[in-house]
Amino acid sequence: MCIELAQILGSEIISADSRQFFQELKIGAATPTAVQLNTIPHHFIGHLSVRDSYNVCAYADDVLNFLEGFFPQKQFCLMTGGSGLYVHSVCHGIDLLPDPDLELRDNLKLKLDSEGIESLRQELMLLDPVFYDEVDLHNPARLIRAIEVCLQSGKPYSELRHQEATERPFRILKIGLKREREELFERINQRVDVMITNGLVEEARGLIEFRGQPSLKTLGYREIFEYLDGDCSLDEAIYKIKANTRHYAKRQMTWFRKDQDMIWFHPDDKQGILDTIRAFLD
RNA sequence: GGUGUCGUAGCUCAGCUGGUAGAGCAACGGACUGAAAAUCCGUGUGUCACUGGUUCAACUCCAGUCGACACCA
Repeated sequence: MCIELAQILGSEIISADSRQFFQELKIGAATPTAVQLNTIPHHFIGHLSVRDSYNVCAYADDVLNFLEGFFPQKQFCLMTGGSGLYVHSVCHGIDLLPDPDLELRDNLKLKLDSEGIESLRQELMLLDPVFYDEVDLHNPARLIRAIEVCLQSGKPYSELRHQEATERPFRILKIGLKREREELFERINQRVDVMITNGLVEEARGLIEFRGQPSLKTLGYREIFEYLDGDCSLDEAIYKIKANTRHYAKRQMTWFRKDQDMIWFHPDDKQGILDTIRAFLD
């Protein structure tokens, strides 16, 4: 779909898919095929290994650097993607915060496991009472990240977090794709079945040693790891991948739906999308 | 044909001795600033198979009907 548009418009493609970055994740991340990748120049696909640690901020920097060299030559570029926060970081920026310290993060996780979430809440309340009042106190990931930033920077997280949109030296057109639920679910089921046929189980088996990496805390691989551990049958794993993919698709919709700039189309409405892009470029 | 068990939410099932139902999963809605395909929050959506009966009151007790399963012929 996107490749077809890129062909018609003579564009290149930037991926904002936080899993297609990793070269080892092919089947499970539904990475475009070699043929597709050769048809149109793609960027930020397979540029990392699952051993690498990467994050939104690094991604935003990389994309902006790339675009700095790209835009003098070309008029525009398509960006596609799944990961709302990653799209946001490129379009509107992301605050300058210390990079995660993985050792510190592990320690905080240990604290969570041994002393419970209340201990994280108490710690955050002392470090940053302002953020404590805003944060989702049930969400360990949020608590841990905030504590990390406080400890690493010596300042309250809330002081470093401005969440203001940054002006970009380029114009942005946002196009959202939306299908009827029933149709979407049908396609999800097919997609998962195809992954299995294409060898997802073998791909996952080959990556099981990296299962602790953030890059493999990924839909599709986790469920297959469970199967390989003998904790469920293959059918159960497939069922879970389908269910979790539905949940993920729903979360994407929730994220993008609240974006006022988004213009929505049915994916089959190629003409409508093309017209909108051309009008934007004129 | 006979006997027995069962029929409750989309699915799997709870529901004690009668007071018009509740869990898990699914579904639906939401949050989200370096884990984001991650992490977390909220919502029960129901002719309790059907028809009668007993009762102030039936998912619950009784009878019949239909359906599923098991065993016996």
